[in-house]
Amino acid sequence: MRISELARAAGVTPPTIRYYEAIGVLPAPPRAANGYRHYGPGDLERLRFVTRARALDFSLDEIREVLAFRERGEAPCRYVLEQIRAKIAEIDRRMAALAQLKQELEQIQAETAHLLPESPAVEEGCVCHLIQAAPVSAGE
Amino acid sequence: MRISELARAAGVTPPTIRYYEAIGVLPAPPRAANGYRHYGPGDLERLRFVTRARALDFSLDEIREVLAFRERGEAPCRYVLEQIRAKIAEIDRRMAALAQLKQELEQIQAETAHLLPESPAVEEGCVCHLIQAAPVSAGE
DNA sequence: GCTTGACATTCAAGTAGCTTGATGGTTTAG
DNA sequence: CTAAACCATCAAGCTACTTGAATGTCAAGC
Repeated sequence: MRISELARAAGVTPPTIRYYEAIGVLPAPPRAANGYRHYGPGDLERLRFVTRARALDFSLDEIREVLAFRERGEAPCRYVLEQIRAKIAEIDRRMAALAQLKQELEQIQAETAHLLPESPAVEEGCVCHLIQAAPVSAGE
Repeated sequence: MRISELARAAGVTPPTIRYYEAIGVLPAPPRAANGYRHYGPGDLERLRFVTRARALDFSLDEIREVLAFRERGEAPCRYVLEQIRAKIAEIDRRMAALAQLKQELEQIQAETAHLLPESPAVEEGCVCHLIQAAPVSAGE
């Protein structure tokens, strides 16, 4: 099949596939006489593996490493499990950071909700007190 | 004060300050005879405003816009409140996505936890079943 | 007077994961 | 025969910076 067919089957765009090839996540496929890339079912499987791993928030570097295990005939499972463990920990950290951020934003909303509705006097000289009042804590 | 002093006071690095100046988030300060940038207390205030807004997850584009309000003598509060509303909605979306992702990762962990400990037979031909088994659903 | 170290300057490129655009060749349907 | 839809390559753009190279400036110690 040609690149757009493969792309449709995997739910990505042709440039994404060429990009994956350029950075070594996908192998360079054989070309037809006109230079068009020609893919087989194995390529679709491999690409689907990549999109699944991306959906699980693996980086392309990590995916390339997992695929390298496969090339060498080794099993990456132990490595992948370790990555998953680390990823869950990071998700917890990110969710906590987002929760704190949300709380800060909601606090600003609450503090100013009764001040703002149609009271232009409040806006004079505001530069802007909404953010002025915010803490500097959160920094990813 | 000089750039590294300003940087320390605001908790950023000198290159970050030059970057902010280059993209128009901070104004170009006057220079000493030797070409060094020279900053006053107002610059520190403005920079602190920027770091606070960044901590609230405003993009530099949004911050530039808010500061433009200030330059024009208008109050950005209403605009900022609208942004905050949108930002909270997006945080909810991102947290939901992260929660789903976490659930999928934990499911993989649970499904394989009893298989993996010291059983090399499982690893033969695994290419890798952990990710093979994962759904393709989540895509930010 | 000279060196050393800590500062300052500029410009360019790298980071992640693509997307978008320019430019041009190929194939296919009508 | 032409127009649409595909393919190719290369380059640049996106966010928010960081890092590196090459060079200039200044205060202190010998």
